[in-house]
Amino acid sequence: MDKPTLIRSLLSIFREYGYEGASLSKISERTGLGKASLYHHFPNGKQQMAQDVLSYLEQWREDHIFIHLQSNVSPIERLEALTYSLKQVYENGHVACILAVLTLSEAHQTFLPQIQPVFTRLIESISVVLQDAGISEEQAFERAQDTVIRIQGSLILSRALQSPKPFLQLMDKLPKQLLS
Amino acid sequence: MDKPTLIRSLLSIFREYGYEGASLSKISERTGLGKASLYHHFPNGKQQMAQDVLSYLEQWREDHIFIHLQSNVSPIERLEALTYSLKQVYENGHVACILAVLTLSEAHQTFLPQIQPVFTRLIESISVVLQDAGISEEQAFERAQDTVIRIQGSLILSRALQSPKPFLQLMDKLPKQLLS
DNA sequence: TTTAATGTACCGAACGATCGGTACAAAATC
DNA sequence: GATTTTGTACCGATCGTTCGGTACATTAAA
Repeated sequence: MDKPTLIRSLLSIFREYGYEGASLSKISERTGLGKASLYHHFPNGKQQMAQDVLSYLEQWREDHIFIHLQSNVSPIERLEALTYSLKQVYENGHVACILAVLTLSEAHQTFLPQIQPVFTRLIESISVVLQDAGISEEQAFERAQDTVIRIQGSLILSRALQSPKPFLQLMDKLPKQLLS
Repeated sequence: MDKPTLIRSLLSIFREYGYEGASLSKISERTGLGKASLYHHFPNGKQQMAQDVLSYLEQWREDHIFIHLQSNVSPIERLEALTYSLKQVYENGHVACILAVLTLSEAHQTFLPQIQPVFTRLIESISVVLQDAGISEEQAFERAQDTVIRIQGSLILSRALQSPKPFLQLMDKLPKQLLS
């Protein structure tokens, strides 16, 4: 199994079971790799698995989110590209966000240095799009932060209600609502 | 130690470490009770501890949230009572929500029957307040759901940024914003 | 061209530590 | 004296981790 596929498996496992809930036995079973093999790919163990997943997603966001948010097309198109990519990564609201999962885990302090910049950068980047649409800097930041908040919250609610509707409804109305 | 105090301790522990992360040793240490004592109070072990915490919070919401949401005062006053109580439970944004924690845990299926109604009832209850303020049923439901989403999301973001600001800012603007 | 050396990917078995949970007698409370 | 609560000691299972070693393809030396 090649590294990206392996890491996507780990992402899926951590999202489903949480960090502490994803035992090495379960990871071994689900990836098809023996525990010892896992330690070949991730010498620092479980912690590195999560960190490498975060690094992988960092690149993914660069290629699928920020590249569109910072493009030259109209603000509404940039925001629609955002919701399109979010629907993709969160599998239409059927899976949890790994950032939330790790943030609420016992070891969250370990991952905060990698997680914190994700949120601040995303807020900043959305804020720029809104300012390009003529919204004041203050208003833009507030709406951008509110957007990140609602993405996270809708994923929690979708998970709790066992229905992707809250997330999907949010994705539908977000772009227009943000520019109104 | 009396039961309510004990359960509030458990609540605090689960919120800090997550469900799987809250080991019995840690619980024993933090509560000052030996394992035998814990199993005297909670014969079904850790799972019952979490479930009893949820039951305790059910009563708490009845006494501190729904009683105000369903009172006779004006809608704005009811919503301000809501944010006041939310700031109380979530300690001004410094702690996670146990519902989110359990929802993202490995054992979330176990707790969904207790968690799901919490969200639906809260959404319904807020929706009624908004309808009392003259907002259409459809609009009211959407805003109520959005409110629950934003509460959850702001707690995640506050935790991730290690700052209660996102939560506190939301609590400040929520009542007026909901009625506008 | 053959042979030896190296690197990569993987695995079964086992490590010490900790997990959630239990048995039971002592102690505290009523 | 009866009941509730607790401390001590312990259980089997599982935790994350590490060990010793195999298979195989690539590279270097003979």
